Amino acid sequence: MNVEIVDGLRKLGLTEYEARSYTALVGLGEATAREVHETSGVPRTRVYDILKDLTEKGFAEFVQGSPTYYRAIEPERVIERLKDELLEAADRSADELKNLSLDSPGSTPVWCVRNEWGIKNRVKDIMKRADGELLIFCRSPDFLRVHRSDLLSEVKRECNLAIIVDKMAKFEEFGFDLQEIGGGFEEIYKDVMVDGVNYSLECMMIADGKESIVITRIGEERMAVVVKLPVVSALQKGVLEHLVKGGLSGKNSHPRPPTSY
Amino acid sequence: MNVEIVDGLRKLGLTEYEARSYTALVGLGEATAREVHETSGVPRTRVYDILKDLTEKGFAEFVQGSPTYYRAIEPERVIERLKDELLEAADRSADELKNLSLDSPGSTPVWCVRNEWGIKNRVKDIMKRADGELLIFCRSPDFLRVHRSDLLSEVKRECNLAIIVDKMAKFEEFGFDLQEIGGGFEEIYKDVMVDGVNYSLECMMIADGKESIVITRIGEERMAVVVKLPVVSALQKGVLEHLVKGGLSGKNSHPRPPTSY
DNA sequence: TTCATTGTAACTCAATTAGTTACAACAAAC
DNA sequence: GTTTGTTGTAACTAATTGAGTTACAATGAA
Repeated sequence: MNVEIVDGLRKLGLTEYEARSYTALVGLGEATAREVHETSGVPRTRVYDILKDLTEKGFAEFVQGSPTYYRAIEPERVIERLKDELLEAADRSADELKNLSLDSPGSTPVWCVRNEWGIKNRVKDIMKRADGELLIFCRSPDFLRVHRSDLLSEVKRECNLAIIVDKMAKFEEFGFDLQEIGGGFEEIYKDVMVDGVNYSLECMMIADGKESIVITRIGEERMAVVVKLPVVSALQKGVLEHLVKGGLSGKNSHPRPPTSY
Repeated sequence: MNVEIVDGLRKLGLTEYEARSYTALVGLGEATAREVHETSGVPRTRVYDILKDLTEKGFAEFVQGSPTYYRAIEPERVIERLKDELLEAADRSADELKNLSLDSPGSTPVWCVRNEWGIKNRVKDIMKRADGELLIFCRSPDFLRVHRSDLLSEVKRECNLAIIVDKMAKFEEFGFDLQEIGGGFEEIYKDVMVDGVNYSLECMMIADGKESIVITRIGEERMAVVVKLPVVSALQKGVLEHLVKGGLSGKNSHPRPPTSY
């Protein structure tokens, strides 16, 4: 029994038995309950219910008899219909939610995002919004790899893009114009272990000195902290620029690490 | 709490608590767990789990604190993503099912369809497939009303269309060229009660004398019987034509009623 | 009459989600 | 310092749904 199909159909709202019976029917052409049971693995005594409800839902047709025969409605049609129904529900919900939502910007200037998709979106966002200058400090080649195309497509032409990395060697493969951070500052951005969990700064982006995103790896998870507070972002920017230029004239007047939140 | 939205989101795969919390978040802008609880009706002690899993699924972001604040990711984005995921699943399943399905015509020439959508499809089908002649005997103005546009769009230009009705009076509103059936034949097509269930012939269509569909109302349900057996359909056609022309020259040599199956 | 097959009905079991209870940590109010 | 209320966690119960089973009547062929 094809797991892919069954999973797909379940996402579209069928139960496992329904999905398996329907798939079996499609493969069999015309079939009795018994045959559906044999090829789908659905318990024979349940196939009857399931086939009945497939016909009631418009997924199959039948001829009464002994045994009764069943046949699947063409999958293209069935799936087209399911798609339409779902899309309609989606659009209606989207509309109503849009009405509901107040587009007031909200007062809290810092937010955490824990989901991969959400992080990707935020990264794109900040790239898109950068007007004059986008500063990137990156320690993860993977990160650059993933967002390489975004960097090329989302960042405005006139926007000045500076990418700073911790070790040039790790980033050889990239065609971007990179700068290496000054030495002796690993203290500030290096990995830390707290309670057996590893905190690792992956990337930090600052747009126009007023909006920034910091992406850290916490254990196995990734998290992004988005800050839209000019003061903080400008500070982060200042620090970063210092570091690149080669230091804060010695001393141990270390600034707060940019990852603090 | 907006039921529409919640239902829509559930169709897209959220649980009720998730849907309600997310909707509340969208409406609130920035909110604490407590506020979400108050506007969504989700038990306060559960809101914490739910909000956590909303952030993990990429539906919300948060700022740690006491209290922690949450905020919804823009609904357009979220729903767009859900839509994409569903469409992908749908397309993949459709593809694989298409591969699976054997396009052998199958040997059974008669099938029953019990679902409204399925019936509509079959009706369209037969209209589309009629080449030279489409005979329709209709007792239900509703039926004609529903399929009026299909009749105009699906039936081929060169196809000869004949619509026969039981009582002309019921069908006055239609612009079609109708014929009334000869009198004295109600016996053949009239409603029947069996075991307290009403069987009522709604419509019968015969395409090119070799394919036919009979739509009956059984109690509250509707059912279509599709026959692709030339003998039967030709017979049905013969009967129908007789009836229209004004009778079988008396006698009680009644043919089998066309609804027999 | 026997036997296997078809079909119905009613079950049990497991998983998920809805809804509840208890309580620790903390902070503000008295 | 004690009280009170809020925040947050954990673990529970209850309801629902869908998966899987059992028993058995009806049919039909051997």
